[in-house]
Amino acid sequence: MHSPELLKGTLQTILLKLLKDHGKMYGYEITQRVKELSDGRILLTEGALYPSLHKLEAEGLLKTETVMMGKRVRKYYTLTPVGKSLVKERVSEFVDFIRTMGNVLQVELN
Amino acid sequence: MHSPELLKGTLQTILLKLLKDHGKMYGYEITQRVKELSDGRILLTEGALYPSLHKLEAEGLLKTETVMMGKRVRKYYTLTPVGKSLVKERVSEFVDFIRTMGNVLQVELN
DNA sequence: CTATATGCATAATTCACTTATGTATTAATC
DNA sequence: GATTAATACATAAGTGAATTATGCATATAG
Repeated sequence: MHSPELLKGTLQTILLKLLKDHGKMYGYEITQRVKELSDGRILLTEGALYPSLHKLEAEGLLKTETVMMGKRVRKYYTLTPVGKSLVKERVSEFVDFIRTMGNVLQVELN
Repeated sequence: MHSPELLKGTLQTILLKLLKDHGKMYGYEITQRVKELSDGRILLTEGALYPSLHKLEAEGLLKTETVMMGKRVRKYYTLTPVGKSLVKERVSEFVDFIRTMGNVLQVELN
């Protein structure tokens, strides 16, 4: 498990990129996918995930669609056009940051 | 300038690694060195730097030596043996995190 | 029948940071 | 020679994204 400190500020980027790659996802699915992709190293908590999704929605980057699965509610999130246009920017911002950190820490990152 | 959100949690690692590579530094010198290494992209604020240095000192990772330069105070920080032994760990923790993020975001980082 | 997994949500708290402020010396500029 | 910028330290107030804790509800496995 990664030191949660490092994760700060990366959650939105993760959510946006995941939705870009996958198209349409619901909250619980996101936690599972991130767990898979990170090999169990990043475990999103609901307390972080849901408020973050709500915020992205309020900012107009995501839109939702609620579906009843039997008696259980499932809320799908999709990128809006605005959201879609921001994903690349956010990801490359992250990559740039990582390169900078590589220089400061004098380490190779591959 | 990088989104400061991403920087969260990386400050201690930066400080420790810098002191490992350079041996002995004072606060202002650290801000300048980080600015240089990051090509102006990471600008440490005093409000973040000094409390962080104090904390590392309180935890026994750094020790200090105050020197008078003429009439001006200069406080040098050096790694303690405990600090020295933690640097590698912290750096590789960061590198691991970056690799994980690369997988989650599906991007190449070099 | 009881624990685990699925599924959403929010309130209280924490803590690393930003912003703002304070003090003081030295060098540069006008 | 006066003002600005750079050097050098420090701390207090405020912010905001996270953690932790809690709540509700259905479905599945042992």
